[in-house]
Amino acid sequence: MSETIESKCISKGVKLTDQRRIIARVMSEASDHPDVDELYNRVSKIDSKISIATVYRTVKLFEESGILTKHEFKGGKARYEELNEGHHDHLIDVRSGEIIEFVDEEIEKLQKKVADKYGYELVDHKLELYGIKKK
Amino acid sequence: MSETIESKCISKGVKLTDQRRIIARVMSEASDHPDVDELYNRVSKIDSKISIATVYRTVKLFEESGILTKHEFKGGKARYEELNEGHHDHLIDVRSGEIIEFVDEEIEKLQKKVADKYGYELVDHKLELYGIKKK
DNA sequence: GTAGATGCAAAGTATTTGCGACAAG
DNA sequence: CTTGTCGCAAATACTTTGCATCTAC
Repeated sequence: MSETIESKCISKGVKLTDQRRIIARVMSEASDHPDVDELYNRVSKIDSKISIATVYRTVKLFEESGILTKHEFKGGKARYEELNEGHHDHLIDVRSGEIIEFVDEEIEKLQKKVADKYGYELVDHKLELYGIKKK
Repeated sequence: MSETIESKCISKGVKLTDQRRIIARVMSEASDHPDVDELYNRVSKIDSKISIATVYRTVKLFEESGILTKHEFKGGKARYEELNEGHHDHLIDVRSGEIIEFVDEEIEKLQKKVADKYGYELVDHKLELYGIKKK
């Protein structure tokens, strides 16, 4: 088990409030990639007085602090996921919406090579595959 | 020179109106990746009576007809680009916003391989690299 | 004690839509 | 002709923000 979101907040100097603790916990427990609405729903079940504005503010803060990462998959709302050491990309089932996480070192290496070829240093990247399940 | 947007409309059964012809022309001439606002500005210079609703409706129609393709780069508005045979991905300069198009067959192949590994047939994909220029 | 966080409602963006008038095939 | 398109303004969806109050440190 790696660092908890709470300990990350402390090490990054992010003030911990009850609301943030709850949001952190819900995100830690999420195995999917909830959007703000869905996160707000889950959080509301624990503390119904948390406002959606706080959820928006918190995911943004957590993102800037490198605690969460934001995805903007095709045509949908922004979705969030806890950021851990191991980077991965996403394969999205266009029929069911299911999201599979994968890692491919080879692709990562090639991306760096491409950036390098144009004289750039890679600071970020986004790779999303959209597919349909084969029978 | 490949097929014009106009001829694509005809072959795809998309009704051609003055407005659509103008939008098609502006997109054909664009070497960048304009968002709807910018496209609306350019189009307005040719016919100031075209409404932004028509621009929205048209880019959506063209996208569904496979004439334009939509990009949702990090944190920005949707941007559009003419869709031609040769697929390419994008390298975005995070400082200047400049967009470089590139093709990497190797990466394309690996993407198919990844999808295949999980039992999926690739129908679409998105690869964006974000970098800063090296000195 | 004080800077920063929260809840609320109002304000922003980006995009879509209902409707009557109009134009393409 | 008839179906689909256009312009307009209103509506929607998502996200941000001003402000007064409250809370973590």
